[in-house]
Order: sequence, then structure tokens, then C-alpha cells
Amino acid sequence: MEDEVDRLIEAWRRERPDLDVAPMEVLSRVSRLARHLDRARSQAFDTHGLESWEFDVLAALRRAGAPYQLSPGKLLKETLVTSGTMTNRVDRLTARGLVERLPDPSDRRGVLVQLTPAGRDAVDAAMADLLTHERALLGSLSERDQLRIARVLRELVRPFDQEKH
Amino acid sequence: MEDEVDRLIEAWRRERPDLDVAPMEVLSRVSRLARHLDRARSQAFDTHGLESWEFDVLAALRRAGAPYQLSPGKLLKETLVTSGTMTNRVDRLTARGLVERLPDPSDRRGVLVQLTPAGRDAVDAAMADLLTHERALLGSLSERDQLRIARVLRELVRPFDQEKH
DNA sequence: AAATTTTATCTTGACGTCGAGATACTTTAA
DNA sequence: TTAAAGTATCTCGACGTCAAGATAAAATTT
Repeated sequence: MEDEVDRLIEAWRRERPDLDVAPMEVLSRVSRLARHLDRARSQAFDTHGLESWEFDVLAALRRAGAPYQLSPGKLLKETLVTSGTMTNRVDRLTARGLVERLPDPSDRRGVLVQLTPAGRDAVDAAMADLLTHERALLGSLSERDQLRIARVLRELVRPFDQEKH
Repeated sequence: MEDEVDRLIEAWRRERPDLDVAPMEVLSRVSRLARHLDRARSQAFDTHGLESWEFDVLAALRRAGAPYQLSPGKLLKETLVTSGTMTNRVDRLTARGLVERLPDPSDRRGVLVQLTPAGRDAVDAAMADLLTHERALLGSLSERDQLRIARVLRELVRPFDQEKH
């Protein structure tokens, strides 16, 4: 059974028979699937009154464990946005009462961003819901296929993860 | 060997042992890999003086085959952006001499966007280069693994492709 | 044939991100 | 101890996207 990427590849094969377009079979599907996942995520978060970017920040704090504090610098490394963006995000999350800014006791330049109880509740509920949705998406895959594909994807991502630091 | 997603999952398991985070093994890797691919694409296009969004539009026209014409409406379906965005993109590509706007002879409301020879050269060169880079990324995978993963990804994407129309 | 609805494209204003630069504080070196 | 370099965060202007609305033409209905 065909998908959109099959159409895409077929068009390129017709127009550029000189090119080997085999890599698209994997990588174009990864890109398209990711775009769809983003949309599905946004929908799942809608239920909880959260935007995707809000979840990203709150989730980073939640993962850090009690007392759910991270510096803006750590946060922007976790979420891969720039410092100007993070300042803006923390401003808006503060206005919504989901996080608060605290002075860093050990560095007077620094700030700690901390999850409020409301923020923690919001991210916990959203995360549970997100996983339910994701599980449904993977429903068609056997457990064995899931393990297989996870292994292969890890292989593909590794070079990127390593090139930092 | 571990990757960033392993770290991520481990953190969630520690903080939320009540949740089944297995779906992240596949889907978080898809999202992260896609983000990395976007960056790699941007770099590949840099060599040819193209932005990613420029390539997306030019590639859609190129795939359409001679005479490399599509309406703005068709283009925005292919590239998944809104009409305001497409107007803006076509404006800028026209300014760069990579496409031109022609009146649609069969519908006076309509416009046809056509690749110029310079536009065609640019997209052809960029596409060849992109595939070379992508092939390198997939280098570590056996052909068999590539086929396998493509098949599984097609399965995962299909529900999304179908829900439209 | 006139009125209505639909289709195609462009215009506009709001919004979020980026990236360069500014500010304040800390660390290292002289 | 003073100067220089480094680090953490915020400010601000430019840019691209989106979504709603405007305009124009075509298709459909009456």
C-alpha cells in the first residue's frame, strides 16, 4: 500500500532518473512523520490548555526532579532554543502562573526557574495524555518491530548527539 | 550504546514510574532525528545559496515536470503552508529570479508559478547534493535495515496521509 | 439574466523566534 | 588588587509564518 512519500519518490524518479533517491524512503518519511507528530502533540496539549512550547519547558523542569528548578541556560540547552526565546517563554509561563523566577543563591547573575504546583499538575496531566495518544499511534506495530525500529533510529541519531560537546 | 533519548526516558522513568514511556523509544527519536535532518538539509542547501523553504517550493515545481508550472494553491498543498506564506515566498523567489508569475490562460483569477532556468539549475544541484548527504547519513545501515525501517515508517505515516481529503 | 456561493490569490496585523548586542556579575591572570 | 576574559541573562529589531479578511473572478442557483 502506498503513501505520500511513494508518490514523491516516484515523481523524482520520473524527473531525475539519473539520481539515486533511495535515501528518501527512510529520511523523507522521518521528516513527514515528525511533522504529523507535532500536530498530534499540539492537539493532545490543547485538552490541557498548553501550547507545545509550554510543555517543552515545563517537561524539562519536571524531568529534573524535585525541586523542579533549572537555570535559563540549562533550559535552553534542553529545549534547543536561543536565550532571547527562553526569556520570552519564561515571562509568559510566569504570567500564567506555571513557573516562577527565583534568584540563584550561589550566583547573583543567575536565576532559577521553578515549576509551581499548578505547573507540575499541568505537565503531569499533559504527559500522561501524550503517552496515551502515542501508544495509539504505535498500535499497529508489533512489540518486536518497535524494538527493532528504536534500535535503528538510535543508530541514526547517534552521530548527531555526539557531534555536540 | 546510549543516546540522548535514552537519557530522556531514564529521567521520566525515575520521575514518573507510574507511566509507560515506551512509545518515546520510537517517537521521540523520530522527532529528534527530524530536527537534526532539518539542520543538515539547511547546511547542504547553503552551498547552493538556497534556504530550506526556497528548496521546498522549487522542488515542488521541479517534480511537477516540464514546463515546471504550478498554481499557488497547488504549491501550498504540496508544501503545507498557508496562502499568505506562499504569496510571500513566491514574491521573494521572483525577486531572486528563480521563479516567475504567469497569468493562468484558462482562469483569470489564477496565476501560474514557473521555474526559471536559473531556478531549475539551482534545485537540481541542491537535490543531488542533498541526496549525497542523506546517503552518507544512512551509511551505517544495511540495505536490509533500510528496507525494513522504510516499511515500518510507511505503516506509521499512513493513517495521517489518509485522514486528509 | 441576476443573485448567490464558491474558488483563487493577495493583504494585513499579531505573534514567536532568532541573533546581535547590552548589562551585570564572576573567575582567572598579572 | 586590579585588569581582562568569561559567563548568565535580558533587550531589541528584523524576519517569516499564520489566520482572518479583502478582492476579484468563476460556477451555480433561481
